[in-house]
Amino acid sequence: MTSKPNVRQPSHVACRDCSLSSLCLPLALSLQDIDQLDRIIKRGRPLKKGEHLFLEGDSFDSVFAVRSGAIKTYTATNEGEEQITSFYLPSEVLGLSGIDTDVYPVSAQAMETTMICEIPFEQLESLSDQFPELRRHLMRLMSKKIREDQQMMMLLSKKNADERIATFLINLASRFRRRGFSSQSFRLSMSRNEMGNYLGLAVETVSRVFTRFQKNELIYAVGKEIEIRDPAQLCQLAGGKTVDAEQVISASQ
Amino acid sequence: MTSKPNVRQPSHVACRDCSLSSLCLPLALSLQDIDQLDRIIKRGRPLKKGEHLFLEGDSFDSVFAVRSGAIKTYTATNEGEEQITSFYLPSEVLGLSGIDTDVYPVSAQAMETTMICEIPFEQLESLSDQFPELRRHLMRLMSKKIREDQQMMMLLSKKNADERIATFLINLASRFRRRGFSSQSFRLSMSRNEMGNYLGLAVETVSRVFTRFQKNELIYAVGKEIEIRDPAQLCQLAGGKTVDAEQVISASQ
DNA sequence: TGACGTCATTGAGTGGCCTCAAAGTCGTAT
DNA sequence: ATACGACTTTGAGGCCACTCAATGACGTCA
Repeated sequence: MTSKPNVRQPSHVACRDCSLSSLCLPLALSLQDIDQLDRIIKRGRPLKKGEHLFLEGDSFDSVFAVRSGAIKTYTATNEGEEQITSFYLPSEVLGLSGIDTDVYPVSAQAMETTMICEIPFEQLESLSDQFPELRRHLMRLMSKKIREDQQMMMLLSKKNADERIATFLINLASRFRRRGFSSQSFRLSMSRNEMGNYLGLAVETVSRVFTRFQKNELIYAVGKEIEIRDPAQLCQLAGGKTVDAEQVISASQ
Repeated sequence: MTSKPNVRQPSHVACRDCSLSSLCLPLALSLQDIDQLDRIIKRGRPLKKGEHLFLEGDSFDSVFAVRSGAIKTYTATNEGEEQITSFYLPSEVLGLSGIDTDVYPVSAQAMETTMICEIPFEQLESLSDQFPELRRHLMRLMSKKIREDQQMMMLLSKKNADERIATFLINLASRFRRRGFSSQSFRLSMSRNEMGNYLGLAVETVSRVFTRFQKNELIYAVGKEIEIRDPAQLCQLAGGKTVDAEQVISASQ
């Protein structure tokens, strides 16, 4: 229960020195080309919890990579409540859904102290004129996002509360693991409320499922600290089919 | 009730002569450049109802544009039932979500007799090396798909049965309208079952909502023929915020 | 250290949608 | 025309997750 995925990092780290470069945009570039990407990246001061990176309707200028911390994106429902559409962890890229409308279709807010690399889109486009591999990578990123959203649609239309939460936890575990952190125990950066909002469940339901999972020794949870006790069964609940599952199970053996 | 959006068309029409070119991929190209796109497009025989364009897991080679008819994409749930992920109408492009895995993540099946333009992706990529505008258009297409999927997630996690169906009908109406057909009355290419599957509802619920809508004179429905009687109220039910709504309302005045 | 606000948990009761079942309608092929 | 299967509609009953309400735990700041 002591993993600290979100340790502070020095405020300005060049891509070539960034521990996330193999997961982030630079992975599409050779070592010498990375510096060109590096030159267009803006690295601002850290965002405090609750601060916005951009608001729904802001003009689309940049895409962003999370360096540390966590970001949620959300949009307003018709009744004015927020509907969370995604969570972004370090190395993950957000903002690409604004490309075709010239405004961001969602708001992006820091869930904890968060460091961000901003990549002005116009310059990113020029750069991808030079580097076909970068442009392919961008397309792959978007394609991946589409697949993930469709998995989410499946979750929302077919899975019950237990399955939703299991799927969510396995997915998080897999993403932590990919970045070299423990997939067994980690810290949730979102509240139960945010989790429920994202998963289409009431807070109370999330809480009840957590309690039940704990009773059945699937997980051990204290506040936002989570330990996955029985990854295999959790994966089975989640629906097995997801790629995440195998990785998380195999990591536990 | 006599609109026929899906009239037969001659089997081989060049992009420059295709009535859909202003909505489809060619919109990104100048008149003289269209022919280059045209040259790489494969136009096969029409697909009969039920025939597959590709299967989940098939190697990703091409993207496809619907010329007439309608396609659904679906994936298998863990229990082996089908989960429909999208419907595609003429001029709409499918297959782009396969880019980053090299296999299609869903199956694509004709819901009625359907004509398709196949665009081999490798050649499309070379072409987009030449034409930045084409490549931007592809990115915009994917970006749009992401936004649409997120609207769908919102529908699935926040809307009740009435709102889901209203949203669905308004969205269809808007898509028909965009292609120059009536947004007031059209023919559904999917069954109640498929609609329910897509919207996360049981068939019986879909049927009951249709009956209720008809009783309240929001729509008039006989089998798959739909007439929208009260677009304004339907839009309000759908949630107003969607861009579709305004267009459909204004079309009715 | 205490008080406050926020977040999480637990319980009771309700309702919307699902499931199961049966009858009705449509389309198609013989 | 008739018969068959597939699709749609309608009804009855049940369950899962929601809402409402209250208590409990946590973290933060004076």
